[in-house]
Amino acid sequence: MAVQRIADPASENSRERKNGKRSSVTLKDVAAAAGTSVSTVSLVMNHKPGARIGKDARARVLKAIDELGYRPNTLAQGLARGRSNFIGLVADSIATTPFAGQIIHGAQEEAWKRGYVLLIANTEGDRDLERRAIEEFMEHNVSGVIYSTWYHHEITMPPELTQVTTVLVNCSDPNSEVTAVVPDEFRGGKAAAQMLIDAGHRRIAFVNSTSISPARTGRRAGYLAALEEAGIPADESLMFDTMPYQEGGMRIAEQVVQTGATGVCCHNDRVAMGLYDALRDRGLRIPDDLSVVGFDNQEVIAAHMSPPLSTVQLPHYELGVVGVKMLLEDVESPDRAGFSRTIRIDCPPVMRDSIRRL
Amino acid sequence: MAVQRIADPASENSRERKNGKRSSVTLKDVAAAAGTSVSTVSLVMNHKPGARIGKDARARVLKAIDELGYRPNTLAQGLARGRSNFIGLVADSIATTPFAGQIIHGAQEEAWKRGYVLLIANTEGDRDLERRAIEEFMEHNVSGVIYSTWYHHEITMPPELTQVTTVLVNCSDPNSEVTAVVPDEFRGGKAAAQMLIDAGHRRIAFVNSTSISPARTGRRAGYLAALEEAGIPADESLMFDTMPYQEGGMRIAEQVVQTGATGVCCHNDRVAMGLYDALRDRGLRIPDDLSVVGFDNQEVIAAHMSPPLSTVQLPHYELGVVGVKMLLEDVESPDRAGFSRTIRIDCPPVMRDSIRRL
DNA sequence: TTGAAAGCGCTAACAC
DNA sequence: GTGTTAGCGCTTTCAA
Repeated sequence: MAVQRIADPASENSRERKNGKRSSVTLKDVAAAAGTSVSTVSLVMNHKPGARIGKDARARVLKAIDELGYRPNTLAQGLARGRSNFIGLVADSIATTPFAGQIIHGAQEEAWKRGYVLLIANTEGDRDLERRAIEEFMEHNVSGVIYSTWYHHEITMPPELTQVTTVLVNCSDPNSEVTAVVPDEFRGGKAAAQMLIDAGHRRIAFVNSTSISPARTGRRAGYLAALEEAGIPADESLMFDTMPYQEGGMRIAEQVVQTGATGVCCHNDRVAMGLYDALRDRGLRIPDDLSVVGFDNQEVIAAHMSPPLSTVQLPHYELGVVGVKMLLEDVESPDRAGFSRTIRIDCPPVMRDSIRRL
Repeated sequence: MAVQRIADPASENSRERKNGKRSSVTLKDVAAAAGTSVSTVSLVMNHKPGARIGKDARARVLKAIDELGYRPNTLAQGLARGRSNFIGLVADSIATTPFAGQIIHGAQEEAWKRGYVLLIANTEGDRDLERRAIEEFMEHNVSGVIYSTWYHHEITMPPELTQVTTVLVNCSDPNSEVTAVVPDEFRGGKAAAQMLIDAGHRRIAFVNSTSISPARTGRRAGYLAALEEAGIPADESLMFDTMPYQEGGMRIAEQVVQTGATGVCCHNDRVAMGLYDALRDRGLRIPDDLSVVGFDNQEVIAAHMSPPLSTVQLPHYELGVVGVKMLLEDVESPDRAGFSRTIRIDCPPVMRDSIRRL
């Protein structure tokens, strides 16, 4: 009889709809099934430390949760608790370089580990998009936001960020008090030169970038410091500037060779690549004729050059990790708020085969 | 007098606390300020089509919203509406390659454009992490999830995904009915060979990968198809397999040269890089002695090789865009649900200087 | 055209 | 120990 198709509304689980997926079981359902109140269920769900729950009640609740396949609704939790477990990450470029990906990766893992989830926004540096992203984040009640850039430089923070706990990653704002996490360019530059010095080199060229940046200044200072510590006098004629790409490396090669240097530190791996090519074209061998050190440890490239390139690693992953660590520190202990600081993350040397022992 | 410090609780905006940030203005506040009810405010906020609001009331509301700097609380909206504007993206590797970043980028932009925000999770292929990520997503009431891999291959979908609308990106599951978005390897391979053919080459080698994958099979088939269309007989002696890295390219170089081919299609840009190096070492010139075509259009590399490499682009960005497009299509028109399909995204050729016109 | 009120699923007093 | 209940901020009937 057709009438049978008219199901009893009470017996039909009214939650089974919603896009045909995700039939949501609620706290109330669990409570009913376990024969307890919702608060009891809530209590056992949240492992409240002080909360004493009867061994028996807890067991029933757990059983019900399991049987019903209950999953808490974080939106409701957030609403009730007045806070969410979101962290927003705005990146100025997640695709044009492999770097940003590492930052995101690190941030995501650390956030996850701490029970937070990462919301991401890509702005391509567009100020307006940035503003909208931040607003969107705030609408989502993020606990804080990470503002990151793909290359280390100074920025001026979007004004919207003052309304929310923020940490800067791979950039810093000289006019602001936020905490920033950046690579330690100085120690990185020093490590680069040190690899060559340790291998016995004394005449070490330095091919820097033409564009002004903390990387340019910091690495150069590090290089000079390493020389000084080794008692090697600095020699301006060994220091060059070039475009920080393969082309730059190719163009500067001749001059570097002319100096008679036995080793060279490059501003980055790409410059080193250009140098490799130029040297090859001249029939020169690496590391026999010239030892080369890069910077960045750019994945996919450095390890697979011929010979594999010794370089210094830019700690993007770490940057992301430490970024959320600092952020959560600020978020979870509000007393720290406003306490500014700049964290410098070490850039470890990566020894491969482009350095010849003298 | 000290007593003055005891502020009148009523006059002190009780929302000003919350971590010292983000003083949230609520709908109710706006309603009060505008002298209307919350429902009226809600109505104007949502530009409800049918809802007729007095010109006057609307103006007052808008004014209040503006003055108070009101922003809706999406958690509350989500709760009330029974759905969120989240899309979850699980990636098996966001950092180890530049590729995943592009997918995320595309997905993020498209999601954003449609009013959704992207939640991301990185799993490094760990099945357990994957499960937890998906559960976390579901707890956050995501509207759907994108499951993506960094290289195109066949997978078996995590079972948890059956509970939520899903689309696969850069992978496909032969045993499942979900919609998948993948690169069109066949047309890509064809485009690669076509570049050489168009430049007048007839003896074209093909250096494929040793590892089985849709890329390997598809590109080869495309290469053969292009030859056939051009009336060039396939020649097994021109086809090689090698490791899909720089090393592979270096090792195979000699054999390729021996064939007397005037052009060669490489499985990917990295193989092409290896070939470049090996050729340089032999004193051979590209493209004069050999024309080379890569695959992937790997950023940072291809355009800056010397000479810049002609290649075929892997459409990761597009993959991400189309992925969320398809997802939202499924989500927003539930009638489509269960309708399986595989979308192949074109891989456009990118002409640069590694091909010599004959 | 507008307002009142009943939830959405959960948390956190507070009472028993 | 466990249950009751009042919200969290918003949407959405349903009346007025």
